[in-house]
Amino acid sequence: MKYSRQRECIREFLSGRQDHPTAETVYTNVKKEFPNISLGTVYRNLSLLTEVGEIQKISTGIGPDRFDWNADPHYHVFCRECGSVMDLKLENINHINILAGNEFEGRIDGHITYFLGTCKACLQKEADSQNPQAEYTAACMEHQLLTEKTQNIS
Amino acid sequence: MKYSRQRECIREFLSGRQDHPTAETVYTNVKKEFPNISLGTVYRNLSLLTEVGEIQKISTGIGPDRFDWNADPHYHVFCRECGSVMDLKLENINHINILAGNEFEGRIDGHITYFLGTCKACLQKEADSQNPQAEYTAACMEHQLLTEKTQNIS
DNA sequence: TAGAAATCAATAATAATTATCATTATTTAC
DNA sequence: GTAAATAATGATAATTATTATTGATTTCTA
Repeated sequence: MKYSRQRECIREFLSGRQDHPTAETVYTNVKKEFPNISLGTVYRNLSLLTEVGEIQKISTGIGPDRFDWNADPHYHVFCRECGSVMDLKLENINHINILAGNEFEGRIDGHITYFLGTCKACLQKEADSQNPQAEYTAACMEHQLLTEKTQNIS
Repeated sequence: MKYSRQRECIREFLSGRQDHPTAETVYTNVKKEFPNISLGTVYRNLSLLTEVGEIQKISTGIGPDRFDWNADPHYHVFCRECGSVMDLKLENINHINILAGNEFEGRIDGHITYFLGTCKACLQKEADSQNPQAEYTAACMEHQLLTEKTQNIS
C-alpha cells in the first residue's frame, strides 16, 4: 500500500521509538513537518495503521491511548507514579489462555495484559524523598520529561 | 460507613449480578426507585464505592467502564462478538508478576489481564449462520438482551 | 431543634475520539 | 498530458464518557 505523505510521516515518527506516544504527541511532532495537519488526520491514520497491523494501540484505561510502532505482541509496564509505559521483554505467557479456556464455555483466543508498578527512576525519587539529606537525582525528572505523561492518574 | 439511600440503592443494584453493568445502566435502573437521581450522582457513588473497595471498576479500553460487585481480584472474558463481559474462575496467575519482575528494572506489583474470545452464545450463532437450514437458536439474541452491549466495537 | 456536615440534582466543563464535508492531492484512463 | 475518478486532507462539529461546580436539600450531632 502506498501512503500519503502525512501518513508516512506519522509512521516514520513512531518507528523505532522506545516510548509510546499519544495521538496528541504524534500530532505536535508531525506538525513540525506538516504545520497544517489536523488532529483528526492523526487519529484517522493511527487507526488505519493499527487496523492494517503496522502499529499497535495500547489502552490502559488510564489516560489517552498510546501507540507502539512494534505491532508484535509483547507486554508493557505502566508506572503508577509518572504514567510512563515501558516495553517488557517477557517470554510468551500464552499458557494462561489455556488455563482460561478450561474455565470458560466459549472460545478464548487471546489476552490483554499489562503490568502495574513503579519504574526505576520513580523508585529512586521515592528513596530520595525519604532521605532529605540526599541530593535529588535528576534521573526521575529527566525521565518524566522524556516519557509521555498521563493525565488523570488518581 | 453509613450510606445515603441513593448510594445504597446503587450498591444494591450491583450486588450479586453476573453481568457487569455500565454507569449508564446503573443509572437507568436506579432511576426506577429514584426518578430524580442524576447520572453524576451515579458516577460519583460508583467511584466512591470503588475507592473504598466495595466494588471494582473494569476498563477494557473498548466502550465505557463497567462495574463489578465482586471486588476480589478475578479475571474477565470479553466477548468480541456481543461485547459482554463474563467472570472467569481462574486460579491465580500471579507468577506472571515474578516473570515480569525479572525483566524489569523497577518494581512490579500487579497486573491487569482480561481475556478476549467469543462467548458460548455467539459461537452458536456463528455455527447457525454457516448452516442456513438450521433454525436460529434464540440463545444469542436473548443473551445480547440480557448482557450489556458495548458500543464502538470496531 | 439549630447549626454543621454530607450528599444531592442539575448543569457546565473537560478529555478523548469520531464523524461530516467541502476542498485538495493523487491516481488512473484515455 | 489532461480529465475524470478516487482518496485523503484540514477544519470543524458532534459524540461519548466522565469529572467538576454549585446552590439546594437532607441527615447527623450536639
